[in-house]
Amino acid sequence: MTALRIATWNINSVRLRRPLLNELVAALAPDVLCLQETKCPDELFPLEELKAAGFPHIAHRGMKGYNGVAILSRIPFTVRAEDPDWCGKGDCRHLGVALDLPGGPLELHDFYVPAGGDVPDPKVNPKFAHKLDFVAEATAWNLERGPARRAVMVGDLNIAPLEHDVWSHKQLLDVVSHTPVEVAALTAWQQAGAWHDAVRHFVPAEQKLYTWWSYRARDWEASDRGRRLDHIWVSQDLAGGLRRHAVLKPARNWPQASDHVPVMVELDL
DNA sequence: ATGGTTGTACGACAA
Repeated sequence: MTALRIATWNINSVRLRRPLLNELVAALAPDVLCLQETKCPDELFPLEELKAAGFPHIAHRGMKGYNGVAILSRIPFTVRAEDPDWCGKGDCRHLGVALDLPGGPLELHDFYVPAGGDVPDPKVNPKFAHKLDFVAEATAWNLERGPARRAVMVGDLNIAPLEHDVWSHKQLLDVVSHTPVEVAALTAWQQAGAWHDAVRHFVPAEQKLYTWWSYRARDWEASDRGRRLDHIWVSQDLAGGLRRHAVLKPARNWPQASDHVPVMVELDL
């Protein structure tokens, strides 16, 4: 039996917040850490520094200024070259790998879904159209591949699907990230791959749970107007191995914090 | 409150 800890974090600049990774490792001790919004071109990625932080195996896919994903791992892996270039944009929003584990390869996907802009109408807002197209493509991809097996997918999906994934369901129905069309799209994606929500596995749907708090609040903790945008899904065959989870809320108070906090699950394989 | 804050890269744009 192998215990595997997988964490995901929208780091919002890997170069600015690299020192905070030591705090994350101390708190969660992940075997694999998936990052989003690295905001770092590949040639400037701090590869050696992150290896020294305890992750000898690293893949990164970045660009100047925006987006960017990376997978940091204590376990060897191979990058999946066969995965799609979503919406044909080459915009560094996904990295898929096969982890080299004793029981056979485990497929792991790290996603950064488009935020979608401010106006929740695809006819007038191209960013929102891109978001819906991206999720639809991923859904079709999962459908054609059939139910996921021995697989995990994580990331900043930029959608809070459940009523208690946001601070006010009613007030956010028209706000990008919680609109009915986005929730339907994300639910269809989850069903297309027969994915199991590994965090709601531990936290009842009636309980508020957030992973992101806006920078724009005067006091994020007092107002507590959060959303659960960061997710970990596992294939059904792995769901029985879920042992624990963490949403590292204290990370929102770290010096120069990201607006997202790390999320982790531990699996027995 | 049609505001507010942050990061990239040095002004506008994305979130």
